[in-house]
Amino acid sequence: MDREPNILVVDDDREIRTMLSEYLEKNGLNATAVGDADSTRRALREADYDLIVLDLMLPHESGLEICRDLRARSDIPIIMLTALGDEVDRIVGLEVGADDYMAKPFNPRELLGRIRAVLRRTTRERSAPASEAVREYRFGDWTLDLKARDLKSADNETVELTGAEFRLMEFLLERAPQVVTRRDLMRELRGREHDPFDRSIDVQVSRLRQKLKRRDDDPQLIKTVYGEGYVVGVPVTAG
Amino acid sequence: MDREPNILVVDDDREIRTMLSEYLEKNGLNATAVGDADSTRRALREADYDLIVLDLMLPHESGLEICRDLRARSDIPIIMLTALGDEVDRIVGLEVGADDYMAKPFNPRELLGRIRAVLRRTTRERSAPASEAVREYRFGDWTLDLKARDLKSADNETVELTGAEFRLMEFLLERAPQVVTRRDLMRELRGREHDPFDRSIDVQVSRLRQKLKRRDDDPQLIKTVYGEGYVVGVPVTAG
DNA sequence: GCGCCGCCGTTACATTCTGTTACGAGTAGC
DNA sequence: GCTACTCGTAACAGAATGTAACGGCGGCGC
Repeated sequence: MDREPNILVVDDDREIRTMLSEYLEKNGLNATAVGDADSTRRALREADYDLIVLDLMLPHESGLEICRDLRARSDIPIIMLTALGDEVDRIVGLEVGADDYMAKPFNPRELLGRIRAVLRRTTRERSAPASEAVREYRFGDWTLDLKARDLKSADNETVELTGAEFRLMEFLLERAPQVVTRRDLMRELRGREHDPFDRSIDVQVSRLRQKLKRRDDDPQLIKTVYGEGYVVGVPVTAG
Repeated sequence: MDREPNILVVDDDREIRTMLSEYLEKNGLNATAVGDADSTRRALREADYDLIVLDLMLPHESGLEICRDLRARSDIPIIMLTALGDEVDRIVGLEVGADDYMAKPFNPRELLGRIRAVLRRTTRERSAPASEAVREYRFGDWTLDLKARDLKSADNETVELTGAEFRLMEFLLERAPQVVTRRDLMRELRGREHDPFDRSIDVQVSRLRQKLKRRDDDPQLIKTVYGEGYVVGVPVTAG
């Protein structure tokens, strides 16, 4: 891609789409913003876009519809914006063919990072086809399979994860090697503020650790940082 | 960032902004406080700031406006102060481009932590392209593994460190071969000023020394400089 | 509708971490 | 030696964390 990538932002909240497109423009992307399904179709007819940022919740027609529609006739990359911690939406979003998703509320800088990541990935794939992108994280003896939403060990065993465990694991890997606070985990996974008496995160980590432990003498892959949060203690590679 | 970071505090409540800027100053940051949108713009024209702490509720013009405005032409990190548990504000704040937010009433120490976290994140992104990041420090028979947050000895034994021990060890190695004062340690590790009766640093050093001691006749790797502070007494290599 | 089952938040208790205190030893200046 | 500091570290206590156990809830088969 030699020119600046064209991004189409679809969100019914005016405030958000203005902010977003301005932010993207400022960071070297061409952004166009629209607010409903009809304008989206029109925009797509009138110009070529390299990527679409699509809110799942639109006034008349669901973003899901648009996404399915698009997928049926093009392979333009899509990043889906999903409501606060809405598990179902996320899964459906990915199944319908989104390349990535972000939970609202999101940090624009992070969205920018993901846009760039998706663009890198897709442009590489086009020039060197055939390699179907299997998104995953490798760490220690494990691979987190983002499509199957489970863990595979080096000796090819599979450990099933529940929804909450998967999201926790994914978030920790995404942020590695940074320490993730309970506050951040709470916001991302539960969409509410952390309360010091709320122990649900700790319990979830404990459960995940048990699934990650293959032998008794395994070092903890998820380390505790007293007073701060948790961190993955081994190198992580995204693939 | 070699100098002390400049922070702009925007809040219409005189009490709060005075308290806050004094608190930040006391903790090694340069703080300027203003109370409305106009003064904010003026301040931004007159000096360069590394971060803005911005109250969402301002008398004439909403903090949201300022935030949007700012985002449109710079990527100065912003931490938004939102009213008590106002769910909507909190979400909108992040969507408009704040890097983080705090609910009022807040604990100044926590805000300080957030400020440091955001500064670390943003300055690292700008300066070091992550790949250059230090992965470990080697000194004497030891290697401090920054990902695993533990110590590995030459004969491949691992010594687990607690969070506080790890941060102390890391900071001493980072500064080696310079002597690190208690004042610096206090600011970096505890985010507050040193008080001569506070012995917590000494105790922490003592605990770390015990973990570093493999045989009884080991020389002390962390040396005490009477009346000044501590220093790592062997060559350190970053890798 | 009914009962079973798995997920997950809550609770309770055990364990670990860390700042504080106390006391003794070390150091410098006289 | 005396005094006023500074420093080392054991012991204590409060806070944070680990985790087993319980139970509500929703999905599913009947």
